[in-house]
Amino acid sequence: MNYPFKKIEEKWQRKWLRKKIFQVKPQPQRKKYYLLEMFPYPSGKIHMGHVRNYSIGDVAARFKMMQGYNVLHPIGFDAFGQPAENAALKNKVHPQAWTMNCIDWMRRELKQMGFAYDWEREISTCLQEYYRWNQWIFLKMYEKGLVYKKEAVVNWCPDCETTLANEEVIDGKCWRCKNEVVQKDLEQWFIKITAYKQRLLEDLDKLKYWPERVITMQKNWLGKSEGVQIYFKLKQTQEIIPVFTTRQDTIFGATYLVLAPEHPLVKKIIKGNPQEKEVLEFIDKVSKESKILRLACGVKKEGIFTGSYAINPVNNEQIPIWVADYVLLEYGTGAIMAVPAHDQRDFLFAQEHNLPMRIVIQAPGSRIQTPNQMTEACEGPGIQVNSGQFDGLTNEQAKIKIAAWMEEVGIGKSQVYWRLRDWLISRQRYWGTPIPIVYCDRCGIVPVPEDDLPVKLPQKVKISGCGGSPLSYVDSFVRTKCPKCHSRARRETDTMATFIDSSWYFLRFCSPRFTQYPFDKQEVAYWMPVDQYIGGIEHAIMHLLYSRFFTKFLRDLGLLDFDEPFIRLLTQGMVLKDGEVMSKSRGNIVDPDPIIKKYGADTLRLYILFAAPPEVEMEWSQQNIEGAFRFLNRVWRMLTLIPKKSKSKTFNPGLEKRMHKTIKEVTRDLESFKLNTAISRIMELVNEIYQNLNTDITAAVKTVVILLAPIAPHLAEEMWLRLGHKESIFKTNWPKYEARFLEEEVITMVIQINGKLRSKIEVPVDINEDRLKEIVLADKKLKPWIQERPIKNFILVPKKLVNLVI
RNA sequence: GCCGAGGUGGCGGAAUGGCUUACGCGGCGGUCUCAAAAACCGUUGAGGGCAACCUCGUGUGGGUUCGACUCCCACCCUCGGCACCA
Repeated sequence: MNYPFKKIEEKWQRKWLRKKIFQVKPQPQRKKYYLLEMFPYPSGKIHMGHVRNYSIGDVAARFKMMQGYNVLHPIGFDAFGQPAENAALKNKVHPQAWTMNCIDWMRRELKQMGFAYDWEREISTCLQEYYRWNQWIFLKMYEKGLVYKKEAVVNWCPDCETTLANEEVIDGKCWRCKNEVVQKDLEQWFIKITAYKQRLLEDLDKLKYWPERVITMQKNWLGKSEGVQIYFKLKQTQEIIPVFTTRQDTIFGATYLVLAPEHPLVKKIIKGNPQEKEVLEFIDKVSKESKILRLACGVKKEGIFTGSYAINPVNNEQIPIWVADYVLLEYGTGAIMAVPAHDQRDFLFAQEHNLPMRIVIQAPGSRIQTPNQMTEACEGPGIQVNSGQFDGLTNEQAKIKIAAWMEEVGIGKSQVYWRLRDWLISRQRYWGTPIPIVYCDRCGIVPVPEDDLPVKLPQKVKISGCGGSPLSYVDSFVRTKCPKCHSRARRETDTMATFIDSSWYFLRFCSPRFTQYPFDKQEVAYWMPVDQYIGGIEHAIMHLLYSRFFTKFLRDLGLLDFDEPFIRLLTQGMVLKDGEVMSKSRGNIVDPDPIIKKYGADTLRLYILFAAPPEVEMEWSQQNIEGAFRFLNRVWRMLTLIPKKSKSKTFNPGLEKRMHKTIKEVTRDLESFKLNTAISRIMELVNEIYQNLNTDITAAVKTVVILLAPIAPHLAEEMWLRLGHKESIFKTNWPKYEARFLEEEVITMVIQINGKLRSKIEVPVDINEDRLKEIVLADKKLKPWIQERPIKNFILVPKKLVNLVI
């Protein structure tokens, strides 16, 4: 007989909700704990990734509650976004109706899993009570000069018919639909996230409890690179060509200059040269090449001589200027100095085109004297040669000295380049937050006044799926009055990228119904920052970077008094099926719903937490879920194994010891999110109970139930009731182990000879070394190993082992 | 190329420098039963031996150590991020 999980789960889900046991308010005298999982996009049904993410979070939330913390554990829906529009097109429903319907579904499924959320705090970003604050924050940024509109070459997804942020382009493809992204000249809204780049980088050091790889990914994304901008001069006109390098120590080896094909100077310097026509053809050819192809590794670098020369400012040498496709306009100054002897790309290019090389750094121990002995560029450290007054220095010393000297004589200056670009936030979509801007013929760009917020998203709109912002066809929306001069004006018809919505939702959860500001400062002061954040690694760059930026901005506004929103971050691994990520397109989805029906939510939770450590990817296994179910039944059955008159059974000190040991280990494991081993330790205690059914097991069973409560809450709550408790198990204090129970009187010591296990002995824990030695030497099992050989060394690891060296 | 994570039984995975493989899955055997399922109990790294027991075994090769999955060096492979980044 299986335990009646269905009845139990429904009953407790109802009761918890009715008794509001997970609803919280700030209580200044109590320690708070804000536990947050990344809120879901409401796509319809929950998937195993959600189940895993929220199960991990739920264990932590319930565990912290039982430890006495005032735990904020909210949930909501990241409800704006393109899938709603696609669904609208396909199913002829309004995006709003589709989204709200999905939310209803998901809410029901989340409740079925028994997650301990404060449902009173539920938010949806597509509701105007939420998105008006997106607009409010946008206007604040506008006020501070952090929002601007400009015409720029932007990423455009022809399939989604909208612009994309740099962060949304992955390998030249749209992050959502995986189609190739093209470049387009468009006037678009940007947020100046680059104004915060230094702080975004520096404060990474404060994130001591974030996974190393997330920190690294953010560092890479920010891409700070320190070097020198060197002023080369055009020979004919003395015009300055700035060049950025991080290897100023190789400047004396610069034997030619390369401009990006799009560089504005190119057309100027070829004018009238015999090479003019050829160069123009080359530029034309490159411009037609796909960017992805051009940037691909291993493709042969192509280039052409311009016919003009530049002057190297350190030695007044005349060097040829080339144009080549391996130099990018977007990075640095769009021009490089080429040092073929010390840069591999330059080396290959120089070989191909017979350009001169000069060695200026001698690698230690290398006998290479002339460039034609080289098979590859020497990019490592060494001693400066052929470098004027810098000869003899190590190249690291030379880097510093050359930079200083250049600044002094005015031929260059120290410079820092970043990879991070401003954040393009306008989207040509309907289902998003309208950008609160008005265009007036007289006043130009006018921000909507705060009092006029929200700029509501109109209901009646035609989603055609072809071209431009759907809002631009909604006359009643577009036509408006200028807030300044009250003459006729037009509204901005682009909407905001949905990453804006999720950049501050963790603040909204603190006071979800507040109407004066995005959040109540006092409530935020109590709950924030988030103590533990849990979500997928796919958000390592975009969402987490934007959230960090928003937090810093709101701090500068004086609304917050901290500058990092998430203290601890756990990135959970993906759920795989047959070694592949579960996904709709692969058709290998396992739907949680039938699993819940067949085994119950507690079994699914237990299984998914036990299968692998939270941060590692896990493989779905039907067999193992049966195992989890079996275990819960085994736990349940213990109720019937506790005899009516347990006092008649003998007290079992061994079991009591084991119980305390388990409390200690499970507590430690839950604290560090080693959920799989926490479960295994509870299993061990259960096994121990089954081995001791002829003794009094009551206390041990009670312990199992409490320790299991965060993991299988329904089962634990029901057993707790049946064990005679009136209060919810989640109002119980987490048990404390007593150290005196963990002290052993007799221990097993391992005896090794030359590091190999040869025997084991049982000895009193407080045995002295001389006595121990006697016992060891008398051990019969050791005789054949020792024979008559003298013992050179007697190594004792107290309470563990003895190693004899012979 | 740079950065990060990892490589342990048939499988998922445990192991503050000290008994490799906890816990679970799967396999094998038993108890109960007319029988089966369920449950409960036992067993399960490989090779050798009648047996006590022995040898080998944590990606590869070295090193440090009385002793290395763990620390150091070199390399191989897998996964993830960044990248003609100047």
